Amino acid sequence: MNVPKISDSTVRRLSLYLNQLRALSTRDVRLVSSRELAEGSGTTAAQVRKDLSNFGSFGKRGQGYRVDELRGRIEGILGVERRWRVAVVGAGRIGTALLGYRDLPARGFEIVAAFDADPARTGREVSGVPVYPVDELETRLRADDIGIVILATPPSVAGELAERVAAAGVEGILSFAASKLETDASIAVRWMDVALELEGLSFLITSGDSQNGGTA
Amino acid sequence: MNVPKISDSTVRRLSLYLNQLRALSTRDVRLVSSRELAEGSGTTAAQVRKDLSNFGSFGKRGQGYRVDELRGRIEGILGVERRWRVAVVGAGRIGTALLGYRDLPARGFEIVAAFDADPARTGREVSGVPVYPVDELETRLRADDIGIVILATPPSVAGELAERVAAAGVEGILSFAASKLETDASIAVRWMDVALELEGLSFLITSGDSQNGGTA
DNA sequence: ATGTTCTTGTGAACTCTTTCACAAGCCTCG
DNA sequence: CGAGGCTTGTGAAAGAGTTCACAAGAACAT
Repeated sequence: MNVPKISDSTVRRLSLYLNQLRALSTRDVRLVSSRELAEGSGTTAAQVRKDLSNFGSFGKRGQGYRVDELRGRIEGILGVERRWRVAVVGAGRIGTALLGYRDLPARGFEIVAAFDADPARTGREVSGVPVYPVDELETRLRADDIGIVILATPPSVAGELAERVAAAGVEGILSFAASKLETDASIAVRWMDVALELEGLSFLITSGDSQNGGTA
Repeated sequence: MNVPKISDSTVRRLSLYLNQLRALSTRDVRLVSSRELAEGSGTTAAQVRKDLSNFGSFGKRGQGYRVDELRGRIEGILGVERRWRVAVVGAGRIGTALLGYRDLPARGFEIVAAFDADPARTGREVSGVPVYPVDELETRLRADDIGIVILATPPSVAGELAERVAAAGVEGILSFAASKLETDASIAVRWMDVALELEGLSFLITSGDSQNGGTA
């Protein structure tokens, strides 16, 4: 990689730009300016240009960016020009909710397998996705060539499963368990935690709204 | 507010500290050092102390922090010493998954109502939470004294509902719709987007892992 | 051709966040 | 009581991220 070193915030904004570019694309819009992208993502035009300039010069001065080209570039940067094969570990409420989540395939993530420890839940399909017993975790992850795992298990078992998943050659984990995972540094990990976000809202509200109106 | 101006990252870390303090509390641990809190949250001891110093001096030199006291202080800072009354708008897969999510009441957020536009889903209880028709949104939000709404609807209707919710006097929105919401500046808003997090993972993986191992 | 208008790409300035490093304070033990 | 071992709280330094401001191009009209 010869790119400078990209911050998390930049990556998040790239996702937002990509969303907009896809929407513009279906509306057959050809060109878009940094200012327009900025308005749709809650940031500034300068920020958009700075973000993109980390990876090259994709625009035309005086014109803006060609929607289809920029979409392709950002897809390449984010690594979503390929389709990712994803598995969900834990077929409880959150797990099964994800299995039917339309947005994921539309954005390049195909859920192809689910796992659960409870025999009552395994051996059938949910939203067209087979649910396997967790004993088969390693074999199926490899057989199905899973790149990313979404962990939606109780916190108590999340740690152990994360290790097994990492050892099975999976490249990334998205965890819904608030608990810290002790994983190999070789695997990328991110967290999503509803309660943590609610606490953040609670803080904003409680600290008198003088703090600021929200998150971009 | 006489506090300096608190960054989003600080607030997120406070939530992580709070989680640990609660765990320590149930294990009857009395004292904890900034170093221990840091290890459990993937940050540094200096960062923990800096975060806390925004709000006062809660520790004892040479000893560390009294677990119960610090827990109370952070609960106060985040505004979760009170219990929040929360409603879920959209009783689809994600919405109903949240209704049964044990972690929320345990962390101070009580889901007391849900809404849906589909009559097939309304008029019954899911996980003990009544599901109302969306026509009753404003009346019930006020009657039930809802402070925070979780939006779990299709993106197409999220914007309109956000406005209605804001107009009904709700103080915060947590949105699962990726689309930008045009709301009154008076209401606090945060987003959660699974696909966006997956794109972030995809970027980390694709950019050769040289980028960094994950997110703290 | 030349002028006008528009928008990008980018160094430089600025602001925000994190890390460093150490004095001040607390507790224990001899 | 004084020394020694720890840990906090915090200015100052370093490091990141964002905003500013403007030269360099591109298209188009005259």
